[in-house]
Amino acid sequence: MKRITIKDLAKHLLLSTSTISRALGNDTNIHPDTKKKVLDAAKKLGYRPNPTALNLKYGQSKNIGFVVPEMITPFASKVLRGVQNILYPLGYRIIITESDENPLIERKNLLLLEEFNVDGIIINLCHETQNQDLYEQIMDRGTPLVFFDRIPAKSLAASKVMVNDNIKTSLMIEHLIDMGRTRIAHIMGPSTIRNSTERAMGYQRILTKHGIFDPDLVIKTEGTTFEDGRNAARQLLDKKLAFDGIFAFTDTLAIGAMNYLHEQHIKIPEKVAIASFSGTELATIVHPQLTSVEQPLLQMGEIAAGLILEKIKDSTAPSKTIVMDAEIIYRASTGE
Amino acid sequence: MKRITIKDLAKHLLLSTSTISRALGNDTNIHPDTKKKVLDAAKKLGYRPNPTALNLKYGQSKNIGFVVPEMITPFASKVLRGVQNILYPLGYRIIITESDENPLIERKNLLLLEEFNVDGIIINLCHETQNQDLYEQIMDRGTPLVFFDRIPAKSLAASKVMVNDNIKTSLMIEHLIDMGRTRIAHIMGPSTIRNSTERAMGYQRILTKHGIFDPDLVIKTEGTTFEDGRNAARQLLDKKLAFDGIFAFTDTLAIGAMNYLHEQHIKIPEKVAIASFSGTELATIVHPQLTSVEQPLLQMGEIAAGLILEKIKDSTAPSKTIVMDAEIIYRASTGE
DNA sequence: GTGAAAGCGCTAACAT
DNA sequence: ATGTTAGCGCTTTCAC
Repeated sequence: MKRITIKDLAKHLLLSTSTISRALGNDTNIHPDTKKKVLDAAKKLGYRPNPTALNLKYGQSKNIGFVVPEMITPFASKVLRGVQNILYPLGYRIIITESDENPLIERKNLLLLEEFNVDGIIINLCHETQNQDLYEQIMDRGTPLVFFDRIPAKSLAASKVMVNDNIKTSLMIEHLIDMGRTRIAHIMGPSTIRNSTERAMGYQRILTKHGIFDPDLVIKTEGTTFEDGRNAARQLLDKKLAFDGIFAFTDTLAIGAMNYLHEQHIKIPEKVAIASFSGTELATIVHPQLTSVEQPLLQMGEIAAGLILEKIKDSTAPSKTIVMDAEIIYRASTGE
Repeated sequence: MKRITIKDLAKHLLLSTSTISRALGNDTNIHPDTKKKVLDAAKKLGYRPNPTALNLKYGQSKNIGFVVPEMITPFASKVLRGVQNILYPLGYRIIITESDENPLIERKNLLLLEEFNVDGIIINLCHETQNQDLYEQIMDRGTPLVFFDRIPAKSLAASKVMVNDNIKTSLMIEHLIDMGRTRIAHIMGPSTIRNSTERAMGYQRILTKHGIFDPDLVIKTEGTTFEDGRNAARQLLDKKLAFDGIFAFTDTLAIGAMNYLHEQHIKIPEKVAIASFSGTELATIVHPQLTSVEQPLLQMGEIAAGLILEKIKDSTAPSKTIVMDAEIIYRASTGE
């Protein structure tokens, strides 16, 4: 089952390998008849080019690393699709690693990807500050990085794609207030994630503006799992404070909280309205469906891919920060 | 930012490339001092081996293809993790493609992977019969295939990993009967998926055994989305037949159905108990949590990876079919 | 219009 | 213990 190479074709047609190469490519210095003959033989013998040879020749691996905190929720999967849409047709492979929200694993993954000789890395980081040094090192060593969604605190010479967390949150909180909610709690994510603090700021700003901000209604979680959301809801109830709305950092946290409220027979949205940040089907597979800020994840992936390509093509290309728009989708969890 | 090669080290240390190569590897024909010198220089200059060169040399791409119907639910992600656990440490890359439950896209993906020159393909197919010819062709051309979960109807010379759908379903149905349910409906998946018919057979067998099988309670879906599950529940209710239990082909269908029942204010599990097949967190993020057959997805991935390695190492290795055990986890959706 | 040969980074005979 | 060289598949000068 030996692979047919350009050499085999050359031998078969009594031509040189360079002629074969020219025939297979778009070289003009080739007789049409020869070209046809080569193409026919190639098809007949089942020739397929060996990408590895080219990679070696051109010093590129055609591998792109994709580093995310997790792939259990569809968040990263959707971004990945966008990335694939752009990169697969160009012959790139994508190597995926999950950090499990653990900066140490993220570190290991990043190093692994360097080992794999990737041409670039697209990353959604898991902890704001922990691996800054490594990000810089990797870029110094010549591998471009592109951040999406969660971007690093320190402004690095890397391109970034995200949404405006602060503003989108503000709009969402305004919506909750419009729906008549006055005691809106916040399930805030870990402050080691920039988005978490951004969203918390948007939340606080609007409530303060309306004179109804109550710091006691903010519960900070340790992580971003369903369990964390559930725990946050429990803590909230344990405080015995009245509240009629919850804005959660992510849909995962929102759903965890929602389930705890269900168990306590607290009606959603009648007693408590819930809203969050999302962009995945998670918001629509629960009951009631979740009102949320829908991030354009697919496009985010496509843009991230574009940005990494720019850097690969020209390592001196200027870094860009792209802020995408996100739509607020009103669903049953915040009432009619 | 030129990469340091073995040649650079050779020049730097006034040694030959072969000595460098030996020092870097486990060759015994090398003086300890030389070895140390080389290793030190390698570290200092930041040498990193170029995997592409080896791939070319050994005629392997070190790429494994991973083909799944979708990555929106965590099903494939969990299997993928298992695959990665085994394959990443060995220096393999994994290229993921999603077929969107569309055999035509699956076809395109498979061809793309061949283009990428993968050493093997791990696949969860999306339609039983549609691409049989291509599976065979690919194997004929020398690329081993390993199937997991959904395996092809026609027995191909490929290894396979799965659970015993029929038997596990039987046990689940027995459980529903134990819980006092006598009118158990089945949301059956498309009959183009082997598992779907297997599970349906298990379902029918037990109900028939107990003399309570009613074909009117079987709703066949077109696909396997949440929406399909919702539609199935609607159809079931529209029939105006009494039923007190539902066994769904997958957790996705079960959740879709569950949400529709919620909307109709039908209490779960009081009025209707629900159970399904799963292995993902999906079963635990809904309320009430879903009783389900939990497939050992991570291990399934690890085994699939092992099987593909066997075939890569020795293309004449015998094909294996591994049937894994699965546990039934009792949760709130079928009552206490 | 076609052929010969070098070279991408590395390893493995084959010398010495 | 170390050096020399061929070769993996392909493109690309450089000849002719």
